[in-house]
Amino acid sequence: MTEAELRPGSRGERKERTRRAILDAALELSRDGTLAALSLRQVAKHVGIVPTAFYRHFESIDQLGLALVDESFVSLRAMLRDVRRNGPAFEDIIDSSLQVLVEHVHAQRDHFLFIARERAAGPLVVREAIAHEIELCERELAMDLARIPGIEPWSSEDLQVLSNLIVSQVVATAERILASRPGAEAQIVDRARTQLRMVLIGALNWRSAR
Amino acid sequence: MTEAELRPGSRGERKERTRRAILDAALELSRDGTLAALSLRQVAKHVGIVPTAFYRHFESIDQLGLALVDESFVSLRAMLRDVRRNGPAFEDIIDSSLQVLVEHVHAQRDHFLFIARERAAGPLVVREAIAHEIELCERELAMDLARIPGIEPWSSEDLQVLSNLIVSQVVATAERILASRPGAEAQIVDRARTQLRMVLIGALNWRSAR
DNA sequence: TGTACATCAGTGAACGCGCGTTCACTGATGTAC
DNA sequence: TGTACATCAGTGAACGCGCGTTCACTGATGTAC
Repeated sequence: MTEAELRPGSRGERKERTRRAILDAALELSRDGTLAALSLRQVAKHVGIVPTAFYRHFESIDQLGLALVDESFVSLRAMLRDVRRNGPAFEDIIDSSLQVLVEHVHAQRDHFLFIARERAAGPLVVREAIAHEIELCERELAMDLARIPGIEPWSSEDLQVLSNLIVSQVVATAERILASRPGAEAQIVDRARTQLRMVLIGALNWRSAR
Repeated sequence: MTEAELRPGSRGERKERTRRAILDAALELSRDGTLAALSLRQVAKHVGIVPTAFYRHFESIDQLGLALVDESFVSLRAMLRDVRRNGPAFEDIIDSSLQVLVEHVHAQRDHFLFIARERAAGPLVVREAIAHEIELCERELAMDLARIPGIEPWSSEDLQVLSNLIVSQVVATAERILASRPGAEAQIVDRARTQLRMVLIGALNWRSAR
């Protein structure tokens, strides 16, 4: 059988399938290591194409990295939509948000691992792209926070500051879940719940305190 | 001149000097990249020794990484001592601690960069060593927190949870300072100040809220 | 103090290997007529 | 519908290079007597 018989579809469809396979291979192979230490040849070998065929899809590993950032943040935005769907029911917003976080961290484990790793150690362009995306998330969260009773009158700078605090806390929690041993997740989530409560209580009491 | 005439001292002293040069070279060369992508040959070349001489000092790049973790946390502990020296004067403990943080981040920039990077993307043994050291810092901070008025009666688990929250916040702040453009540091520190106040206010009001 | 020997940080040649990138190519798919 | 040509995803050989690691070595320093 020829390659075309094994992989039916139009030329465009088959190209897209190879592109996907390259992205998946890069996510998997960089799992324990980093994109910066991943070779084009390793990726090609894992996909089952010749090294030079890589160039039909990406200019370099860095460009592949940018595509993975885009893709990972599609996952992340899907998560944020799920969080938002639960509405601004203040009582259990922390619990439901944490539950959504845990689900997405497991469902999109490779994407979260990728972001956590490359955020700190990826190629410069990749680090910048991730920083930019996280900034966008912070701004979105700031707008959501503005609707919480007791926070409405805050300045946009103050909203940013709180959003920044919550985002870094959620990032830290996601990283802990990713690094946790099987039994330890429940404790991490319990702690995160308490921590987010402390943060929200602090935010609500902060104005009157100064 | 022979090598010995250029580098006086006993054999032991000269060996130690080369070891230091290797550690410094590794810190510098991994600055933009990661230890996992750093080659023994690059390090040797930068130090001015032949690649094989590396083995007289370290078994592998991973072992060199562990030595750098030890060394970096000596810096970090020095910082924590400086913070503690200011005593438990609650009023300005946040301001003075942040000032110490900023000073140390600048003075030991390479060490902080190293930890921030390798914490997420280093070789497994290095990541584990860093996670362990950070855990020790959290426990120390928990003990310090126990002396803050209003927090004394907390259980050790609750102290851990707060300590964990503060440490992740300080780590995030340090990372932001390291990644900041020249003019942006003041805003980062201002925000961190507000954020730490929110956290402390939240902690102090948390008991009564549940 | 002088001599003979041991130690050992650093040397340099050599190895096989995987790397990114170039180039001319193949042959199935797509398209214009 | 059939034919002739264009497109282009994937091929395979070749390149020079840096990699980690081996090995036997050198010669200054350290030590025992």
